[in-house]
Amino acid sequence: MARALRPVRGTHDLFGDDKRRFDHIVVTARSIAAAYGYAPMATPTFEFTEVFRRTLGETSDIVTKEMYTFASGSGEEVTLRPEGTAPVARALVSGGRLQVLPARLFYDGPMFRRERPQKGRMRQFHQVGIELIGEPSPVGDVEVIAAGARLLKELDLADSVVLRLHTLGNSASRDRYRSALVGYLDQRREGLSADSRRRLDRNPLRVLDSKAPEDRQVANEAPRLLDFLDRESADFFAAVRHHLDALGISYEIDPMLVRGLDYYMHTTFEFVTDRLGAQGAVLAGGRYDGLTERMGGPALAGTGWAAGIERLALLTGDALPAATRPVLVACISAAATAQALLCAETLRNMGLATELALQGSLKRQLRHADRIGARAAVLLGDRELEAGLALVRDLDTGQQSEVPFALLPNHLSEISSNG
RNA sequence: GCGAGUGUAGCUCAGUGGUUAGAGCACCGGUUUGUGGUACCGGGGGUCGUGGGUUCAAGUCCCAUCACUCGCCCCA
Repeated sequence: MARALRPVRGTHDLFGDDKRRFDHIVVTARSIAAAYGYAPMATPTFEFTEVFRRTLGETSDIVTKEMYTFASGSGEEVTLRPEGTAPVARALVSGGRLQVLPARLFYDGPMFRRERPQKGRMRQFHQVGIELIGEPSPVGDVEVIAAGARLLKELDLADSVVLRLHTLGNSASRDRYRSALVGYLDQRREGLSADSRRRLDRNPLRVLDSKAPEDRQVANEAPRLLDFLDRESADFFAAVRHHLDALGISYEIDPMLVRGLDYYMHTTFEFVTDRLGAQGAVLAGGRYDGLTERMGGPALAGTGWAAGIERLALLTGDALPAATRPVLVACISAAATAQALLCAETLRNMGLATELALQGSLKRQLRHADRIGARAAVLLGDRELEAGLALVRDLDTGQQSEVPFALLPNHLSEISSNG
């Protein structure tokens, strides 16, 4: 036997309940998105590298070290998407779908970042997300936050997360704050961690959410972004809070909450948990006005979020909707094969999930029925063929009855309907 | 990219430098030649991650390497 191959680092396979839990999250998210008028859409799994380089920020870690980038073969450089928002903006622009605004869109699918894997962090991970494009009102931010809160509630995670809210203000406010912060931090450079000294030069706002103990005090006493908001930015933030309050959505203002990606402005938020080790954020987003312009289209407002499916799955634990219980058609003799196949198709026509067992002893086939969680088994052998009927075994009660072929669908529907 | 921990059966794990490496679960068979799930009986399954070293003797100690896990960085 050849050496067993293994999955690529940071990827993994999903079977059984794990896969059902995953799908349940996607289905739930899609249905909640639909309730808010967000239409499903999909973008390619890879894009020209330019799409991400232009929008995430040249200095972001995603762009500098985490992208899976390769040559497309025709001289173009392409990248497996590390996140979903930039591709959505690109798709609206390149598809010319800017006639009907605002656009409300839902997506789900794999994302790729070349990071060291750890709990809740994979190299191929999966997100669901919504984007509201072309809506400049702070009510739009509240709408997407409400949809996110509803998703978490629907997944029974309302008590596991808290909503952290902050604002980066408009670009003028943000620039003024940035210079004030750099001035403050620069005087305390010696006291900062090595990581934060690097952040100071590249992305100073990130010093604020550093975990290093030596940085904490410096960050806590730093000038507050909220004090640097101009009138427009302050009003915007006040409106977001006002409408969240009106909806009864509770939140904490987190002055240390900043975003890693350059395109965010005004509202930023994260639903965080303390149950996933180092990875607290399960659903996060914010406002990104102007992203479509960077994609070569008109300047449009935008706001939205993405949620990590693996992280949500870790939190939802064992909670799962009941699996469909199939009927097993057991073919006991070779002569009964055609009848068994026909019988299985007939049951499927009735909408009953049906699996056909073709090999092994009856004992083996019934054991298989038990393992796949079958509700009932239809037994077909020489005796049944001759008599023109089938044995139907209720696998929960063990009761067995003889049923003419024509009555099988009704009989099995009956059994399946109670459990 | 950096740090720590862990690698023994399909899975979860015992195994004090000393006989032929074990358990539970899972799997296969039998009790039942056409009857699952429970019970009882039996069986198969191991490059002890890999390579080197120390030793009379290594799953056990040392070194290297690979993988996984967790953390840093960053982020969903």
